[in-house]
Order: sequence, then C-alpha cells, then structure tokens
Amino acid sequence: MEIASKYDPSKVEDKWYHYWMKQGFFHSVPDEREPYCIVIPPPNVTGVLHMGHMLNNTIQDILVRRARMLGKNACWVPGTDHASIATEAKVVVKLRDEGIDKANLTREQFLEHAWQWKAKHGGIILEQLKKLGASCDWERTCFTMDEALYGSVIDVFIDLFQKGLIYRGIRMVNWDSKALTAVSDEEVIYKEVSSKLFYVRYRVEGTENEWLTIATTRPETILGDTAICVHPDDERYKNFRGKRILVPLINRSIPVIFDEYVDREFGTGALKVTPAHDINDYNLGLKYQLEVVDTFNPNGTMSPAAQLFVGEDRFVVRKKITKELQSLGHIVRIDEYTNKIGYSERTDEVIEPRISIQWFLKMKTLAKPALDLVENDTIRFYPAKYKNMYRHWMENVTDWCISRQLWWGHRIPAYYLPDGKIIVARSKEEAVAFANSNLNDQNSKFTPDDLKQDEDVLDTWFSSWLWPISVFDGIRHPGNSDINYYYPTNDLVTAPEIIFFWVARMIMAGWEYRKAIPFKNVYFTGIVRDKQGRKMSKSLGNSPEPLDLISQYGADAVRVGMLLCSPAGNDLLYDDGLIEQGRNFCNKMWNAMRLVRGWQVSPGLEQPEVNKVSILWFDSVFNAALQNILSQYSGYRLSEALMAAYKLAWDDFCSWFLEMIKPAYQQPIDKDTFEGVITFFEKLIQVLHPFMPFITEEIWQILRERQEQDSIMISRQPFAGSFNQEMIDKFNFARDVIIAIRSVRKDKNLLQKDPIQLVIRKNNDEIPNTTFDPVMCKLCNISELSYNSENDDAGVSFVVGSTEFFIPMSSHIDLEEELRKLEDELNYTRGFLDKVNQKLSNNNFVNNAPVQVIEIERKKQSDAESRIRVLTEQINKLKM
RNA sequence: GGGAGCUUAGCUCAGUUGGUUCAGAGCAUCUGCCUUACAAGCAGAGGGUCACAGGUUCGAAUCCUGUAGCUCCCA
Repeated sequence: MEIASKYDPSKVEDKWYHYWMKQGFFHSVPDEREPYCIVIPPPNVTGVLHMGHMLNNTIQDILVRRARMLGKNACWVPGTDHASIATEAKVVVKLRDEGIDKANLTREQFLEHAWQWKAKHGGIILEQLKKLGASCDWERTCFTMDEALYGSVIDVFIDLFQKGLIYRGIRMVNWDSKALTAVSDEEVIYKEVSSKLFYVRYRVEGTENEWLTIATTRPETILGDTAICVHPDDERYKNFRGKRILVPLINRSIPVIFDEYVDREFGTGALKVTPAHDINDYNLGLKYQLEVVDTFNPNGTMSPAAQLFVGEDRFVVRKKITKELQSLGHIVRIDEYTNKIGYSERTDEVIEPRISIQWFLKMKTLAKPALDLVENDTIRFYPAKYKNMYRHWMENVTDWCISRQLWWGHRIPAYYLPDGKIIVARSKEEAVAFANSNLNDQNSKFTPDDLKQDEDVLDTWFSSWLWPISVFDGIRHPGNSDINYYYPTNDLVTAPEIIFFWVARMIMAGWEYRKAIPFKNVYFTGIVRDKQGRKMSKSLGNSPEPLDLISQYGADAVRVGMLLCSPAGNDLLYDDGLIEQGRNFCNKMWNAMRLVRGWQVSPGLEQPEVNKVSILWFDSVFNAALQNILSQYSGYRLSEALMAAYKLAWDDFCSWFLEMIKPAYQQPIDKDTFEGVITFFEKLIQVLHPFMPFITEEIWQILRERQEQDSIMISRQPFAGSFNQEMIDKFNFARDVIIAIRSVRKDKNLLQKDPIQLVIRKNNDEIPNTTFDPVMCKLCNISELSYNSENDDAGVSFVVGSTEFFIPMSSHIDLEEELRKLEDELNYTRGFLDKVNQKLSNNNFVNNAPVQVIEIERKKQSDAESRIRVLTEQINKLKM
C-alpha cells in the first residue's frame, strides 16, 4: 500500500471521531474506578466557536484524555448557558426583522420564540467542539434552563431567601438603557474617552449677579440637581453658608452643602449633586436627605421630572442644553477632558447609574469560607498569582445584584399580594396556599388571580454558579449516585476574566450546598491576541475562523499550535506560524510511521551491536523524558509537557534513534530491533495522544494489527520506568563527537557517502568509552576507528571535552586556519581556568561554599587543565 | 486614587532552594544540501550588559532598596 508523503487530516479526523462516538468511549457512568471530572465552562448559547474556546477546550480535552489513559473514569460534561441578555437581544432583533415588536408580545409568546431560536441555533458551538476532537460525554449535555437545572436555580433562590440572604433593595444600579436591565458591577467595562468639562455658573438665590460656578462632564443632569456641595475648609466658598442656589433653566432652589467628600482641586471645587444619577451623589443625598429627582426614563430619554426636553435622548439633550445654557450666559468655559466611562459588556451602551428596586444576595457570609478554601490551597489556582486578585476581591466583596429586567431566564419565584407583601415559593399555587395559611380571616382567601409574580429573571451567573452541582442534579437530589461520584470535580479550565463572575461564586455555592469544593484545581488560560497584542474580537475582524483553520491544517495541528505558545495564564499571541508548526509536527510523525512501516523484517537476521545499544539508549532517554513530562503535567505546565514530548519525538526518536537503527536502503531489519522500534513508537504516540488525538489514533491503528474495538484513546499511558543516566551522558558525549565530525565534513567538503577514518588520541586521565563507537561509525560513515596517541599523519583534529580526535586527511588542510581555531579555543579555556582558580584560591569561598560546589569547581579545574594540555600538544604538533 | 504582576536572544517564553561551562528552549534568521521517511524536510551556524542604579553575599538572572517602562484588576 502506498502511503502519501504528506499527512492529510481530512481523511482521518471525522473517521475516528465517529468511531469513538460509536464505541461510546466518551460516555461515563459511575463505577469502582477513580473518577476524573471536568465540567465545561458553559459557552453562551448564542455563541459560535472563537479562538478562546479553541484554546480553552483543547486544554480540557488534553486533561480528560490523559486522565482516561491513566485508567480513571473520565467524564467531561458539556453544555451551554442561556445568556439572558445576549439571547434576548438576539431574539428581539430576529423578531424585529420579521416585523414583530417585542412590546406587542406577551411574555409567554416571547418565550416561545426564544425557545424556537434556541432549538435552531443553540447547539452550534457544541457541534463545533466535535471538530476539535473534544471527548465530551455528549449524553450528559446540559443547558442552564433544562428542567433539572431550572428547578435547581429556583430551589436555591428560595433557600437563600429563607436563610435571609436574599433581599429586595433600593440601590443605585448600573443601568443598561439599551437592554433595559440592570447589570452587575462586573459587567461594566470602563473605557477612557475624551470628553468635555463644562464650567457652568448658577445664580445665587435672591441676587441679580452673584454666581457659583461648578464643573461637570454631564450638563444634561443639571435638571436633576438637588444641591451644590463644597469643601467645608474651602475659603472660596465660606460666605455661601446658608445660601441657596438656583438651578439654571428651571430655577429650582437648592441648598449649598458642605462636605469633605469634595475634591477642592477638581474643577472649581464646587460639585453639583444629582442623587439620582451618580453613586457618590446618591450617598451624599442619603447623608443630607436631599431630594432625588430622576430625570431619565429607563430607555435613556428625559423623563417628565426633567421638565425640559422630555422624551429626548440624554446625549442629544447634552448638546441642546449646552447651547441653551450658552445662550443664557451660564457657560463660563469648556475644557477638553479625558475620563473613564462605563459601558455595558453586553450591549456596549453607556451605563447609566440609576435608582431602582432590585434583588440582592448578601455576599459576606458566603465569601468567607470561599476565600479560606483558596487561601489554604484546598483549591489550587494555576498560576498561583491569581490568588492575590481573588483575595482582594473577596475581602471587598459587595452584595450581588441578581435581578435582571428580562424575560429569558429563570423567573424570580416571588409573588406579590395585593398589599405588596412578598411570598417566595416554587409556584403560584404554593404561594397562594402559603398566603392563605397565614390568614386570620378565612373568608377572605386569596385566589391565584390576587397574586402577581415578579416580572424579573435572575442574573445568568445565578444559574452558572450552581453548574458543577446542577449538571448532576445535586441540588434537587443531593444523594444521587452521579453527584456523589463525580463531585467534587477535578479541574476547572477558564479565563481569569471570570474569576469573580463565576469561579468565586461556584466555590461559594459548592460550600453552601455540598459543604465541599466544586473542583480541586483551577487552570486559568490566557487571552488569545493577534500578533500586535490586540484582543481578538469580531469588531476588529482580527480573528481567524476556527473551523477554517481546522479544515486547512487539521485539528491536531491547531491544538498543538495553540498550546505550544500558551503557558498557563499567559496571553497567547496568535500567529499562523504556530499552527504551521503543529502541522509540520504531525507530518513528521506521519513520515516516521511511513519509514518504519516500509521496513521488511528478516527473521533470521542477527541484531547488530549498534541497534542493541541504540535501543538501550532510547529506553533510558524515553523514561527520562517521560518523568519530566509527568512533572510538567503535575504543575499544569501543559505547553512545557507538550514541548518535552515534541522534542522527544522529533529530536530523540526521529533525528537520532531512527537514524541509528535504520537499515541501509532496501535492506531488511532484524526482528528484535523492529519489535523494539514499534514498541517505542507506540509509547511515544500514546504520550502524544492527549495533544493530538486524531493522528495518533491513525498511526496507532496502522502500527500493529488491532482488534475491532481497540483504540489508543482507551489504552494505558506508558509507565515511566527507571533510566540509566550514565548511558544518557555517554551518548551525549558521542553525540557531541558526531556533531563535530559533521562540522568537519562540512568545512572540508567531505561528502557523507565518502568514508573517513577516525583516530581517538587518548586523554591521559580518561578511560576511553567505546559504548557508542558503533553508533558513531554508522552515523558518520567511519570506515575505521582506532585509538592511537602517536598518530602524526596529516589531517584535522578537534577536541570534545578533554578527548582529542583526529581525522587523517591529505588534502583540504589549511594549517593557518587550524592553528587559529586551536589558539582561540586555548585562550578561551585559559580564561575559564583563571576564573575557576580565582574562585578556588578565595578562602572565603572554600570555607563557606558547600562541599559539592567546591567539588564541581575542582572538576572544572582539572578538566580545563587537561583540555589545555591536549590543545597545547596539538598546536605544537601543527607548528612542527 | 487603591491593589497585583511583568521587564531574560529578532519574537513568545523557561530558569525550583542564590552555586554544574548558567545564561536556556521553541519559533524566526543565516549557510550548505531535492542524501530513497519527511523541502511541511536534513545538516550546521550566529544571536543576550538577564530594564536601569545601588545594596546584601565567598558567589546574584535569582534576595533587598530605589528608578523607569509596560500590563491587568478594582474604584
């Protein structure tokens, strides 16, 4: 069978993915084995795969596949979250395109459309993950609004309410006037923008020409001003005590108040106070019992309370009001000014601080244990630096605003009696029953029509924070076998951006509802950026289409490429070159397989010495590398584990080992060597399998006859045996010699096919080591290797360590150049020896340094001395 | 404004408790090769004042102090 010299992933990937699915290899049920579990960070149901998902899910798949190959019962639970704001926005747009206005729909009608949308588009991202090779247990796919998960959220709300942790409060919230909902502090993104600072003068009440000038970036909020505040120690405003000021345009009379909150350096040192539209002003308002005039409607237009410009957008009004103020002589001056403004993460609308009634969850008591669990390393963060960030947030945590003014999501299970009293219950029926049970007058029983359910839904994170529990239905059925077996899960792989949104809250929920951590390790991935370091985003258009990359290079190549350059927690600067490197590596493995597969085994052939020693060496080098890879894994340094495997495969296995045992062209190979090579190759691709699942399966299936239900993905990872360091050291020396000989061949234009002689001139204090002589002979095409200290023929000599080598040669010799090279080396070695001697003659060093360190210096000294001896002899010989 | 982190080769990054010829890896670059597995390859080579300035030490990329620059988080 002819095998193509270029690996073609398109012929391989779908084939094996279907095979794995058909065999049910991804599915997990509890059994007596040790569990290994990851729950996927549920992607947004509206989402499509982007580069961040690729990285994140590649990492999860590596961890899961490896655990599976270590004999654990591996379970990776996939799913999506309902993403209230994003999904609702999508559905609204879709309806608008169809000529339907959300305002004309009932809640039920709207939700029907939303579910239809979800059914049609909601599973795209999970299908895309399959292309990447993700070995999720698809039979366990969850959605945050599935019955079990929905019920869990409601149960938890009720429970926390009954515990007194959930309350309703009037607060200044971050209002998204496009989505018409409050968003949490974490969903506000502050951006620096250039704006203007307006200096506006207000007339003092009862005067004709006495003014007080304030500075503001938001003149449109002037209509909501209910005080002017100055610093009590500010000399400039001393005589304003007790005076009242008139708000321009509307002539509302407001007091001058004195508070140390004011920054005297900013603007004029006088601050206009608008309690309805600024959190700090709101607090001042509370302190001085100021009137609250809310001049904005929920959609960001001016409300009747503003008196002027009613119904017009606040940013349009900013311009109009400025003009009007100007024409009436209120504008003193306008400065250019840079400030930070909050934008909604979801809609990119400018966030408006707004007074409203919302539901809150008290965080203090929940946060305390969650902080401790990370502080004392019960849960470990990789990289650990995120512990600092976590601590800082947890120690300054504020209550969580959990209500959202939307329809798509978990509707708050709170019911209002006609008198406004609140009953929290699983259903309206329960609420009615509860209301009636508390009645004194049994004749005035409530009917369901008397109760109105809260219109709001819960923040999406209020369902995600239960995810590791609710995917196993562990809230509603805390004793079920799945939750008992899989929880706590092992590893969580996520982005540092959602450490507070999600990670912290899952820890809180886990402790509250299971008295157990939700996961043992958290691996924070970096952000995928473009070459210029910009975050990849749709609006910038700087992100490649992940599925195109997969079809162009293959999933294995993409996985390897992305991982090679992404140490945990570090951002990854995406570059096609990385993916190419991955592809080239796949091709290298492919061709190694082609080479090995092409060999004919000759049963009667005796195993040559060179092969015997090569196999011994590779066995050692493999085990040493495997131990290194293990330790990289245990520190979650996955890219380093991959790099170690990459070098083992490419350098040690392909470049050295295969060349060492490779039979001459069209010659057969002996049976023992062949068996050894196949065994090594198998182990090697098993180590590589978690990183590149498809090609390793293909190669594994080709290397040997396999049974019908065999697969590399359910095979066992090789065991890291002991290794012989001496063997490795000896080879490293031989390798240096080989490299030196290749260098000489290149310098002297000696072709590989022309045999050479090699003479080893013994170094006095070193016993010659002949272990790898056969390897040297084979790889350097040495026809005769001899030990002769007295050789005086013409030729080229070189020194490795403190052993001198000599290649007899009649032509190609440039004496001058040889001398110069040797003298350069001699000078370097002398300088080196000087430094060592200096150290050793320093009494402080000899008395203080540990014995081993001194030993090492002595060894350096004697090595350098013998090397100098050898070099000097050579130079003298050449000069004769 | 408060907090955290970073600065090592052209790029992206390792470098554990201060001590091995410790200054490393991958990529990129340069040179020579289409040598019968692989040009998506092979063989070889060059490249760094470890941000800067002090200090501790027999010894500092590593510990301490300061300076500069960058990044992130929070307000």
